[in-house]
Amino acid sequence: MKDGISRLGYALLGLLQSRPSSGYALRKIFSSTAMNTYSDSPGAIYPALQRLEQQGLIRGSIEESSGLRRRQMFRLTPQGLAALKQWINRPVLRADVIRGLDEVMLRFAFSQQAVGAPASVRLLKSLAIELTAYIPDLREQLRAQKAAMPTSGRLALESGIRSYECLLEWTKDALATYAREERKGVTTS
Amino acid sequence: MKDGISRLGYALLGLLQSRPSSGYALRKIFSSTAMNTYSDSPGAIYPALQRLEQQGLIRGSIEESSGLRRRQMFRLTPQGLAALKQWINRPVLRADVIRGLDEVMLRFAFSQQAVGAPASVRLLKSLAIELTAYIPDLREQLRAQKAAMPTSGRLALESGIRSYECLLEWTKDALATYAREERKGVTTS
DNA sequence: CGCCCCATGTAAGACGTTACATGATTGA
DNA sequence: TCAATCATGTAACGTCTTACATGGGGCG
Repeated sequence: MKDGISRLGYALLGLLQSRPSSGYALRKIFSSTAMNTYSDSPGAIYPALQRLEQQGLIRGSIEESSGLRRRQMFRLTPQGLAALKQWINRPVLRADVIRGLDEVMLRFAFSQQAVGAPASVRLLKSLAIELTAYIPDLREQLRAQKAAMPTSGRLALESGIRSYECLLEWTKDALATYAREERKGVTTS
Repeated sequence: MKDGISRLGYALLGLLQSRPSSGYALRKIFSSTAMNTYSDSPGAIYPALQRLEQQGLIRGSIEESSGLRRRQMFRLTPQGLAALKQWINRPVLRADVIRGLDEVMLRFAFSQQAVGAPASVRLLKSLAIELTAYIPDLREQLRAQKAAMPTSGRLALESGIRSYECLLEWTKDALATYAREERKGVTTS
């Protein structure tokens, strides 16, 4: 996107930050875990890895150890880690709430390992603020247009509002979780 | 997509089904209402309208009435309406739940006007079935991987699960709404 | 020997983003 | 008259999808 790294690219950076992996292993993550919202197709992943390597954000090295199959292990470079951190630390904007919630959740998922629990908390608070600001706007739209909408349209809008409310509840619970952990003196996981 | 109509294309078809509109009016809907998850950029909408017209799904006619500005009003053709109906009536698959929930909600939003309340109910039930089947899988993943995940990763996964649960609750409420309307003898809106 | 999984890639095509461009009309 | 809004488009670019292609290795 604006900085030349796609959502998939960031997902790969985040995964590589926890553990160096081959392209195939990354594909397996996308095809077999809850990260299946991202494509596991080779036509997406291998070009994405190539781009990241060209940008100097990851580095691949051929492993000969496990059998004779060629296999590249990728790991983050310092620049890659820096890019990941910068992405995670971006403030949450209304545009993120409207079109990029998946990406915000991805940033949060990686935040603790990459930038530490305090940054995770900042991200949650930033998200909560935007949600709190946006939900009333949607409620107002519902109120204003309710009469002119068919039942299914109204219900669909309500679904959107409720999903945002549900997410806001989650942010509060998540913040409470971090508050508990801090009281227990847990700093990293 | 598989049938040569993008999500944006279907959004346009759905909007045109309620009311013939100009490209600009459609853009305004995307920029000023809760449908702002779709792009309002001219570079997306005008080409999409051209494609739909080439496919014979909509038909544009230059209006001279309102001032002297050129302005094209688009309306659905019978084929366009048929394509819209077919799209709405597709069963909800797991793949839709994972990567295409937005699209399912869009289909639902248009369902009542395009195919009637009974089809809306079918769509809701189909969605509820897939959600009910998918949520335990996610719960199982959480249980299995919880120990190995950092707090933020675990919370992110919980967020996803909760959002699905929230949506399932909504489908139940929506079905109850339709049940109420039916008792009151309301058939269309 | 054949089949399936591991593992990596490429090519064509579709679509959206961003940015630019044009011109008419309305209102201050 | 000058800016803003109405209204429509095009062009370059990046990325994803889909489909195809290649080959090693394990297993029955």
